[in-house]
Amino acid sequence: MSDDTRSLVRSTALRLFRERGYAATTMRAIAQEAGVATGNAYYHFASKDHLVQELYLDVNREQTQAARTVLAQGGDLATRLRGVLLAGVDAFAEYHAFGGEFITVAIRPGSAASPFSPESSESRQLSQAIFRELVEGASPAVPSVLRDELPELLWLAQLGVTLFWVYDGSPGQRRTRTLIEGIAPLIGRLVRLSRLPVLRGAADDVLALVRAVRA
Amino acid sequence: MSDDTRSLVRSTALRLFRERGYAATTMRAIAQEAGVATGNAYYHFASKDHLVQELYLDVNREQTQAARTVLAQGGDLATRLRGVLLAGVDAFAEYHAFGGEFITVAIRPGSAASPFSPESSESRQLSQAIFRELVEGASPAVPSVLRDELPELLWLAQLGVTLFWVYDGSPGQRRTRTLIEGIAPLIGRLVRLSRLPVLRGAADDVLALVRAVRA
DNA sequence: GCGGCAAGTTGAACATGTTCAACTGAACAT
DNA sequence: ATGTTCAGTTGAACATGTTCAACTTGCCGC
Repeated sequence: MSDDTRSLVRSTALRLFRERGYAATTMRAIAQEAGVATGNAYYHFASKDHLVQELYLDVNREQTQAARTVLAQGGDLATRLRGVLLAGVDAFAEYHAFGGEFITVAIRPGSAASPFSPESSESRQLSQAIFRELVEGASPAVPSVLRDELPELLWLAQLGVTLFWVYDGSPGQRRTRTLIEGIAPLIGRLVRLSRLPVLRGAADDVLALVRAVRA
Repeated sequence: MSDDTRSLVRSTALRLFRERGYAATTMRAIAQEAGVATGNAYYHFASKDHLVQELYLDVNREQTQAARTVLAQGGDLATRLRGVLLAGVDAFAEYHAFGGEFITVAIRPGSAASPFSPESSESRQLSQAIFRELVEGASPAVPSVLRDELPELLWLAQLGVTLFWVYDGSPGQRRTRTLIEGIAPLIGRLVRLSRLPVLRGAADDVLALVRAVRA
């Protein structure tokens, strides 16, 4: 049955990715372990990248679930941001050994696994919704001028943290965790300060820049 | 002669990269155009990545030269940063069509072409020296607390801008230029404000974080 | 049942990065 | 002259992502 084959190929690929990484998992191996012909895998998934994209989707769902738990507890912006970012690092942890391989696939513009690709739209929606919830549910409330743009900026910040994580060779990715512990309160502080007259201009500049660049 | 062969392969590869991009330039094509056997290219360059690394070195030298001209004119931090970043975008411009392919090579940890790789150390030194000069020669002078860490942060910011550039599909990469025009004065402003008591704490946090994360 | 169509499946074929055992020839020692 | 060595060079061989023409299967209309 087609659906069975598809999901069999999918789960086999994900298992092998976990066990051997990206490069060492050949399409032939995936097909063989799944008991189908090589070409059959390509009938269900347009490329190896598309299988990686499936893996991202899995990780993403895991992070989303953990993040919801964190957000349910309330808290201020910094606390919530810290929790969500740590949930992300935790969800990715088991792939860290091959993080570099996977990031290579994700970063290529036009790749199905790129966080900006149409194929990743489900992942992206899921993830951006979390950051919107993060901002909107924060107390004390985020200044209203920032409320529209901040979620997307934080989502981008997470991509940055993930990039850092890929290069983080420290045991248990301690440096990435240090980065998160530092950057979450820092962002919280800057958001709070953005109300002050001295910083009001800078904050407006940031927002204007974001809008100009997006257009 | 060995040196001749090496430089012939090198220049042939760079020309083909410019003309056809990364993926469409096969090692066989490089060897054939250079009039040598495929294996011979591998005798002189350990991998295709190493040839890309040569290309980066070229672009880097070009940017460095343009940046020196900019820096020779003095100016404040924002002006100098703007000039250096624009010089970088200009140097890379002719490769934009294939930027995504090349970034893929550069981003892979362990790749020779990664900006953090030992092989790229010459490029990196060159580039970081520019940012040091940028900061040190700025007038009004950069607050002394920041003077040590800022150059490396700006170098990283340039990597970020380059990453943005790769994804920038606007004609002439206008959006990247908009980003630079906006972010340079913004950074200048924040650096100036970092002296104020309100922001002093945040600035210290940033520096402490940078140091903690590096260790 | 039967014809036929579309979905699903197969495995060989192709292009490409990379490796490697074999060969070449120049420089040098005897 | 002859032998030796070794950097430089060769091209076939290998592994892998991807494609494709052919084959099989399940199903629908009759």
